Amino acid sequence: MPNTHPLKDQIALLIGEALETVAPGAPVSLDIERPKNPAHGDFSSNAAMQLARPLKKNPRELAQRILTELPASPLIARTEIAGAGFINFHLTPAAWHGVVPQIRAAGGAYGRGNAGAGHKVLVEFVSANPTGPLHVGHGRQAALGDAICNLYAAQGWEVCREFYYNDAGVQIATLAASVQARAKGLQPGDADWPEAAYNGDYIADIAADFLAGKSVRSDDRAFTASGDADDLDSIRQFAVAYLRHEQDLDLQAFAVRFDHYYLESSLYTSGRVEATVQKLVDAGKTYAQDGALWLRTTDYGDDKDRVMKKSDGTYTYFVPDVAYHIAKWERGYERAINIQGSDHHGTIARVRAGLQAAGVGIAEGYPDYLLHTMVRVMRGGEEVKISKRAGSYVTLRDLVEWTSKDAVRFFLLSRKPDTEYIFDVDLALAKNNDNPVYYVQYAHARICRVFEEWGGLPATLDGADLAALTAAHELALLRRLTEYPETVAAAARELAPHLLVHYLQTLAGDFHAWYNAEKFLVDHEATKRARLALADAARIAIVNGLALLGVSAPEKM
RNA sequence: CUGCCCGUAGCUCAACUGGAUAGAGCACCAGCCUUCUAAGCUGGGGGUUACAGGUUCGAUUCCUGUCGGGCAGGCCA
Repeated sequence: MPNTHPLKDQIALLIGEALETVAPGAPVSLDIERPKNPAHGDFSSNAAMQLARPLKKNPRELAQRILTELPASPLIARTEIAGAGFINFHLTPAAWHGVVPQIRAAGGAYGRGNAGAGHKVLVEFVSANPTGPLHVGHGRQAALGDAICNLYAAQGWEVCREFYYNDAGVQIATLAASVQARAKGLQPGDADWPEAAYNGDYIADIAADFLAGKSVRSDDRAFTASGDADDLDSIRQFAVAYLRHEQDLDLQAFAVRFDHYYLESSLYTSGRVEATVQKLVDAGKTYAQDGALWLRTTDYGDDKDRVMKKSDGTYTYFVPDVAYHIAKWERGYERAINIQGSDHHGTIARVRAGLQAAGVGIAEGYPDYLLHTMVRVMRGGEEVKISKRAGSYVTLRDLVEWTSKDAVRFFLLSRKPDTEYIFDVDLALAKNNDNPVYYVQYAHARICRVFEEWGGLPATLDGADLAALTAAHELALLRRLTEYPETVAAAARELAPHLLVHYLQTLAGDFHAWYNAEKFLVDHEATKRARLALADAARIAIVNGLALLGVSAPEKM
């Protein structure tokens, strides 16, 4: 099943048939639109306007000819030509009623499609080095990454959630030195405290556990401390495992799981970094200058050429990055999506240039990047800047504990990734309609409550006569429900979960307005059953949509 | 100085990737508040889509320039 509008497609088919007579072979994109103005009907087509130029005919005249050739359909109540040559379609109530059984039959599959069947996508996100707790920016990435994975899976893609990190670089050396200093009884501010060090309280916790000889286990590694404060290698390994475990707890609180962890260091030990450099050299895209090896990234649109191999013999950070993405490609991921903070946008041109220069057949524009801006946290009207845990920033776990997983996810997904977001803790805790998560979840809980009050089995509503659904609120809700599948498809295609968030808010708004206007459990049996069937369809769309966002749908609130 | 992103109601944000009269929510104003779940409900005012050009039947959307904001510009990641 294509993941598209249940009724639009049928209208498009009718127009397509008419066009075979009116303008055979003419190139027309049959995108059917939903007019904003209800007076313009349920759907409209601009096919006549598109054809006006190539056929050199008056668009309104063409529209008339299309209408003459349009096959009869029980869906259509009437048609009209309007404006410059729009063809407007007014559908019968029965056409709209037909979507209710469709949605109820599809159930959890409503909004899913198979456009991505047989394709593999790798989504890399969070990818925090194990040097401290995850901050709210990581939270935005985790929410975005997980939602995008859900959206792709809903389109039939085989999805891999990957976390990439480095356990051997300069930052990790700093971490080990910081823990060692704490293990030797030093504190930030002491004369011997290392200049470049992590000062958060959590460093002291790691040192204490290290000295106690404890064991730690994370999703991807395990280690037992030697307890010897002079054993820097043991400290390093223990600290990495400890912080990876801490991050696992942060992610668990946020209900995010990864399928795979990938180590930057493995790119060196496997020889992939060397092999990548060799490919670039062989391709003639490098040159030596000032004792360093440079890559001609300017051949691929970068501002200036970049150093690959420093004069001290080590590689700059983007070389393993290129090697990593060649590995992604070779692992069969035809699509790779990287979710990163917008402060990393400089790496995009470099990595893509390296991949093209390597000449291994990777598509131009690989990988995709989704960049997001910073998140600030407001509480009690003031910006929160300090967390006890991290020392200098608010952590993801703080935010989840202050509010809830559902609120944090929903809020962080509610805006376009490239706009700065201010998280309002008080709003997230509010139990009223000002709080968007509450508003959407409450719509679901209300439906569940109505069914509980009714006491019947939803399955007995199958085949219900829906002719009683004539109120404006009911038709508006029906219309909204049909938009769900294409909203999901658009959110996936455009890496834009906020489209789904906005949709759910609007859908909940339509439902609440209806609920406030009409009583469902009325004495008239046919009306009651029709309303319950529609409410059940709304429930399905809300549950499915929230699930894609990683937000729960409580039955009681 | 250069590159990327952004600029829409007083505020926070949408706008089906080029469609018809640019939409919601806060806030503001006016009524209502006996209900399957209650922390409210219904309606209303509010706009030169930063600015100036261009492309065409048609532009918030695409192109050019200007102004303003964010982020980058290291043999750091």
